[in-house]
Amino acid sequence: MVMTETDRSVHLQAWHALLRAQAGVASNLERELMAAEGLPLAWFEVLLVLDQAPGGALRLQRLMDTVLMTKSGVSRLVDRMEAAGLVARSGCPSDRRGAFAVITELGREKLHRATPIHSGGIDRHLAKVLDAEEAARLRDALSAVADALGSEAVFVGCPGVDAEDHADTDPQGPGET
Amino acid sequence: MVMTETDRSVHLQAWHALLRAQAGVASNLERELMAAEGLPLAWFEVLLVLDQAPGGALRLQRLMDTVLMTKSGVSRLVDRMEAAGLVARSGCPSDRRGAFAVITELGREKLHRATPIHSGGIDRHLAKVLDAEEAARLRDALSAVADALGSEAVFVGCPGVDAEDHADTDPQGPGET
DNA sequence: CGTCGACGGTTGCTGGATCAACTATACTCA
DNA sequence: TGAGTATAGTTGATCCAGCAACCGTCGACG
Repeated sequence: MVMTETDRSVHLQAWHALLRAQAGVASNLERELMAAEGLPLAWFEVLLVLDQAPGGALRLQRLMDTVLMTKSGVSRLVDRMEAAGLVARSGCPSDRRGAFAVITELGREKLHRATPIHSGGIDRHLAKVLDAEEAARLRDALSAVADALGSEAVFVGCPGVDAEDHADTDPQGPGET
Repeated sequence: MVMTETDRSVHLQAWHALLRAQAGVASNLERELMAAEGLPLAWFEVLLVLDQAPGGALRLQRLMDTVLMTKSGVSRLVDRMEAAGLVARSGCPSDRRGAFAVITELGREKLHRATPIHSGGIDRHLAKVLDAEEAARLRDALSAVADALGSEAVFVGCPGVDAEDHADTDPQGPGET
């Protein structure tokens, strides 16, 4: 595949469009969620994946990937959410180094109240502009980019994150002693 | 246009892919630029647009849009880059409130050394995965999303940014007194 | 000409994310 | 079993961006 001058600028333009779209949508989403529920976008994402996870629990390690933060970032994020009562920490019996974040009932309520806001935002910012087919192409292109990244370079600052199956045992009940 | 359940999840998937791709590419680019030239990605972007601007100068106001930061963020960013000698501040004669950021010779050198790193990153992370046509479609879709945003909501926290032509006079030479 | 609202930038403060160093546990291999 | 290494998570220090309040300037209007 030959690489012309125009090609390069197209990719550069795509990159800058990517930055603009991400920043714009994220800040709008954040603002909407904050205004409606006092919920930062990152918190919403955490609640979302925890809610879908079996038992509403996920290892912090796993959260790292989905929230796209370093482990210290995730640790403190869970701190704050725990202080807010939306999640709880729970030790992992099979690996005593590990910790689960478990969504609480309050967390689920918050998530359910916030979901329509979030979906509405996605609708307004994406679905209004791209039909299903375009969105699918967008998703595929971006996933290809994101996936290609992992294979040849590190992700968000954490070397070699590609383990796929952690057969952790269930977290022990959120009961704190 | 009817909106099915699948449609929504496609858009949601697209959004998450967008987040992953942005975070991944940005952090790789940042790491590469840092390793090679000790240059943060944001600095590179600033140098890039300043270099292209007539006279190598741009109002901070303008910089706001291109680096996607608030005015205080830009102000301090320029502070740091000024301290590093890569840009200089210069008053605007036609509007004495305003300030130009002007790229210095050192800034241009830095930019020219860093450009191949950046281009290489774009090549490796985008061009390797998407051909020119796909990249163009990606750019168009993302631009559409980003542009639609501005029309109905605020951008990065700054209400009503849509002025298009600022016919500012040239900055007075970087001479400080 | 004087006042008033809007605008461009700067600055104190705060929140939040990263890095690096550390602890504790798990795994590997002799 | 014991040593050495890798992994999960926490913590202290630092950096950086946003918010809000502020200052100086501009422009409009009486």
